[in-house]
Amino acid sequence: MRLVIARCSVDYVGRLTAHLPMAPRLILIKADGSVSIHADDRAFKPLNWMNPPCKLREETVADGPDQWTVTHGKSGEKLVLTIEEVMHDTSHELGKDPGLQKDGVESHLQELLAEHITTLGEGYTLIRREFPTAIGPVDILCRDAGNATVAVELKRRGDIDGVEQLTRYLELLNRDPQLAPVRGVFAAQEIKPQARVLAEDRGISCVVLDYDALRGIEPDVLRLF
Amino acid sequence: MRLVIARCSVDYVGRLTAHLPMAPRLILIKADGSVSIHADDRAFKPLNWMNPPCKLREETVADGPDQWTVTHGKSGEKLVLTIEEVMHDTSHELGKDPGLQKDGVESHLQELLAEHITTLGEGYTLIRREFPTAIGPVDILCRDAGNATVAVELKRRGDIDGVEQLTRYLELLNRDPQLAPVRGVFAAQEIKPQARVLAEDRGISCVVLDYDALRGIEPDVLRLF
DNA sequence: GCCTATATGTCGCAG
DNA sequence: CTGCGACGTATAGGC
Repeated sequence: MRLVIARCSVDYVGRLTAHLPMAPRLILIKADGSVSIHADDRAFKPLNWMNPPCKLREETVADGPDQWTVTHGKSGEKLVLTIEEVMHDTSHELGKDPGLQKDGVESHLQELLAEHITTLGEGYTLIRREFPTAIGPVDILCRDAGNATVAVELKRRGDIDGVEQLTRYLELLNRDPQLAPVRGVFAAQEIKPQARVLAEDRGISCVVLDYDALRGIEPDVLRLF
Repeated sequence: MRLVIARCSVDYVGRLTAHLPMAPRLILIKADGSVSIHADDRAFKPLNWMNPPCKLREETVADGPDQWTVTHGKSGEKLVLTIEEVMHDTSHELGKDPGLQKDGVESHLQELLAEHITTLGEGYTLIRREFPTAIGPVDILCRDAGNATVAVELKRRGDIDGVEQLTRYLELLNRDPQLAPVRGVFAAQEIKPQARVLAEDRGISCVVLDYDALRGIEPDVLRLF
């Protein structure tokens, strides 16, 4: 990893055209050849960048500022840095990173809801999780107290996309005479107003899930018995 | 901006739980207090990060590795770095960045098209940009030569999502007797074949926009008059 | 301040 | 290789 602090201007031509005026910035050159340019704010997003695989060519211009050109192999995207003054330039050997270990939430939420399906209403029974269809698996398929089929789409954040997804499933499932009529439930820890409007307009009910409460059920049950 | 190369392990607790085993990495501490941790690959995404506004507290433990804790004000998210060995630690004054100048983004396209609405056909007149509905704003609402309402969905890259979006708007707008019947136009610099098929199947016309030509109209007009 | 759409989103996975 | 969904999405622009 090479860290360069330099006064530079940057021109990107690719999916769009962008320009950074001359200013001091951090230029990050990684072992895989990727380059990113950071300002002194915002943790996540670089001002400019080039994803691997790409190649950096440094050109020393006799009578002017150096020019660094980063070219992306496949897409032809290009990043041109004009380096006016280098304030810092160090390289460091880091080695391969062991990688991030995540503790998922989404799948856990599905487990919990499947386990406590009556959260959706009294008398609900689980058919199965990840019920397979031609256009992808339905998160949860179950039956309500009246034995009608219910398809559940589960999200951490309930957005319009999720309603669309559930709508597609419902359309497909309702063609199956074994299952029809199938009702839809849109369940999420948080449901956006727009998504709620769309869902209800389509006769899909919305359920806001309390993750901590759901998780809390289990210990309670264990404690009681 | 402070650049630290260090052997560290990281624990994030917040929207999920994540752990990074001990390894050498770059720790980037920016002027706004934000922190990001980078491995030696992938330009764009840090392994771990904390967005501003957040606060970094450095603790020296008497008989063990230092511990840095980054806390996010609002959400209570937390990032804990255990620093085993610091290989590099420098700070640099960068100042406020003049910022990125972009060209060719949707908002600009929208401006241009609204300004030259007859690009869609002779006799077209603009009703308004960002026409509000319950499920979100329609990019452009206008009337054609025959005074029929036309809803335009604008994208840089025309994908299936955009067609779905426009379809939702059309369904809603067509319920309004003041506006109905409303026709749909899907306009983009580039339209994916699948999106075109879907759009045309739904009676939505597709228009490929030439950004340079659109942009070129104005100077040309100015030149002519 | 909250809310929503956009993004050079990126990333990973299945078909 | 492409399409699709998830992401600790982040971030900018409105209200």
